[in-house]
Amino acid sequence: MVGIVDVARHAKVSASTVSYVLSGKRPISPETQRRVHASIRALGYHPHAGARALASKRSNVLALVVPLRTGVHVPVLMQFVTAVVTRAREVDHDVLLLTQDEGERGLRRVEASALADAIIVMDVELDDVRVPLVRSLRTPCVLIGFPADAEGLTCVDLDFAAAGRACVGHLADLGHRRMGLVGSPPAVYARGTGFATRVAGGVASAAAERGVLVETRACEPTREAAFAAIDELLQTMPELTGLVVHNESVIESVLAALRERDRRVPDDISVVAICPDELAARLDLSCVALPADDVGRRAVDLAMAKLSQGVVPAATQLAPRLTARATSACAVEGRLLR
Amino acid sequence: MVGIVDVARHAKVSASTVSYVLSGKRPISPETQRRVHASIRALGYHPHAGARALASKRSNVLALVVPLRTGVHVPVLMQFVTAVVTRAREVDHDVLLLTQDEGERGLRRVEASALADAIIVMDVELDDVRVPLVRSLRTPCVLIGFPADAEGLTCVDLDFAAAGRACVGHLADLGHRRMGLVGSPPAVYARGTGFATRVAGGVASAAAERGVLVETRACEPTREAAFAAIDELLQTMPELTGLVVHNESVIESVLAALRERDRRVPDDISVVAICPDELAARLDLSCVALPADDVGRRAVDLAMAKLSQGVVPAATQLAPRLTARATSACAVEGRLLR
DNA sequence: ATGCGAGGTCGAATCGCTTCGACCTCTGGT
DNA sequence: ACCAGAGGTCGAAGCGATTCGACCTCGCAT
Repeated sequence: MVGIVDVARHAKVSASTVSYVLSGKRPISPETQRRVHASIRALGYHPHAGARALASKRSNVLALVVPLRTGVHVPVLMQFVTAVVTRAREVDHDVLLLTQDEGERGLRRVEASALADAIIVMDVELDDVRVPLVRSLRTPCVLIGFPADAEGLTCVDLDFAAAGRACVGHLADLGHRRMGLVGSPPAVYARGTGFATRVAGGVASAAAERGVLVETRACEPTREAAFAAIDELLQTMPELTGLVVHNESVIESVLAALRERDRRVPDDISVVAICPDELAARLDLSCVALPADDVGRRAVDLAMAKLSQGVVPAATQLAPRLTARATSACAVEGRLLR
Repeated sequence: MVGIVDVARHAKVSASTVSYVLSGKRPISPETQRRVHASIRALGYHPHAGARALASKRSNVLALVVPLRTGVHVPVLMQFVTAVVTRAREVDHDVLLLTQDEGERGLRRVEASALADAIIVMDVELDDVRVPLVRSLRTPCVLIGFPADAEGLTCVDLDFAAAGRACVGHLADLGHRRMGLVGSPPAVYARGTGFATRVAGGVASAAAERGVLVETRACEPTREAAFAAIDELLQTMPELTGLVVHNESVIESVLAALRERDRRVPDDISVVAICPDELAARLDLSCVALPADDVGRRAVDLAMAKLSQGVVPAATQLAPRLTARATSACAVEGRLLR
């Protein structure tokens, strides 16, 4: 194993000088820096993670708590994870994976063992049991998602209420007056997951403001459920011309259902989704993008900021960006009445 | 921070005794053990990960290299990850996430910095660039998947060739003589991913043995591609009565396509898939299960074994288990000719 | 010429744990 | 009665980095 003293010897300096070159915490002459870096490369030196953690009280590791339960759309989840890992590496940190089911014990363990410098918790629920614990930890935490009471916490997420409002606003601007919302699986609402209820709330408030009617249907992530939801919506609201879909898994099924029920998109019915932009782009779908990359990266940056400066903005709500594509168009009177 | 000396003081023993209680590397009287454990619980002690790693040369961390590229079915991937994390925790280890794109540098870094005790590499390709590097590492590695030359490596995976054979065998046993294979996306074959080509190989060899004809179609993970593949198969082989599907993403589309083309399952065409069992069970589909849980757990166990004993079986090929469900049935002459 | 501060480097202490060797106390065999 | 060895515990020496204080050398202001 090649250690810092080997590098020091090779570069003809002391070990502490090598350390200072690496950390930049004291001025070192350019010439010395050059030699040290050359030796580091020559020997392929990497500091021993444990030793470094012990001496510096920093592990350069971020813990990421990922949810592994029903109703979370796995590809989206993976996008978050990827974004976090990628960004973490950019700032010289590694990512430790914790699963939900280790729950509070996991958080305690990470804190007590100094395994990680900071913790990122994904998929926070409105009334999350971990929130009190998170508040009490000395380890900096960042939550992806907003609990009901975010007091004293650092949270980041898409502004889902605004996203819901944006969808309704977009459709209303196009002249639509009767809309449907195909939402998340019932289990997700039941669990009190913030983003689902917030979208519904945003949709409802925008609907009230704009004087449009919206019918909502929760929807399991299956083709059958999507068809059923569409059929119900068309039945209870025959004059429906706008559709908001907030459920990644069933978007294609929804479009298929409309096709099979002889509703052309966007001629008869306009569709706007809240989903990852890649998915929407592939289907040429109007959407509010779910900026997983952005959120993940922000979460890491917030964590790093908490580590260095201590205080950071408590709430980061990313403004929704609506991209109009081929699935939304003006409501036309003749069609409304057909 | 509560350290080992605090526990020692509290339990009225020396620090080394506490350490030995925890590691079990020396006999300690039951009474002392009891007191020490009581103190540990009372103080909420967890050993400092860095200090432990430094002193013991074991970080109790497993590095997991996950692929993040096109064509990997994300839910399946997540199953592996979950299985690995779960099992790792059971044996008192944590999991560090490395992404593919850090590539060889990531592996080198982990080795040099002693971040992890062992490395698990997922989604190994037939001609994987990382294989030579893996061979040269002193850190124990376990590969999920088999490269073309597995000499000197520890690999674990489903026996995909046998899985392919099992599918064909099952259909042949039922009297089918003309079959189609709906395979992975072309990119996956092009990349030389082992499991895809091995299934194809297994299918081909079994077909030869059993004297049946098989047509193969690669298939992108979209509904359209699935429909196209089915149409092509039905066209080039009109008397086709059996179908093997090795592509999680399009299974439902394949079934939908058969339905739309007026082929009843299993009356007209029998379908067997290679996919996670939960998916198959939901669709009441005959399948060879993709035992992600089992593979992940084995990978961890192999890694641990390499850490303690040093030598372990090089190749672990899990025998395929075929579960017959509602989608496969006897070929009936009348139907063959209809 | 002198003193002082900034820049640059080094040595030694320290972080919290594991582990090695030593020591003490029994117990059982001779 | 004595010794060997097993069982049980302790003290001290690392593990490989970081960091603090000290020291030396300049150049510059006085």
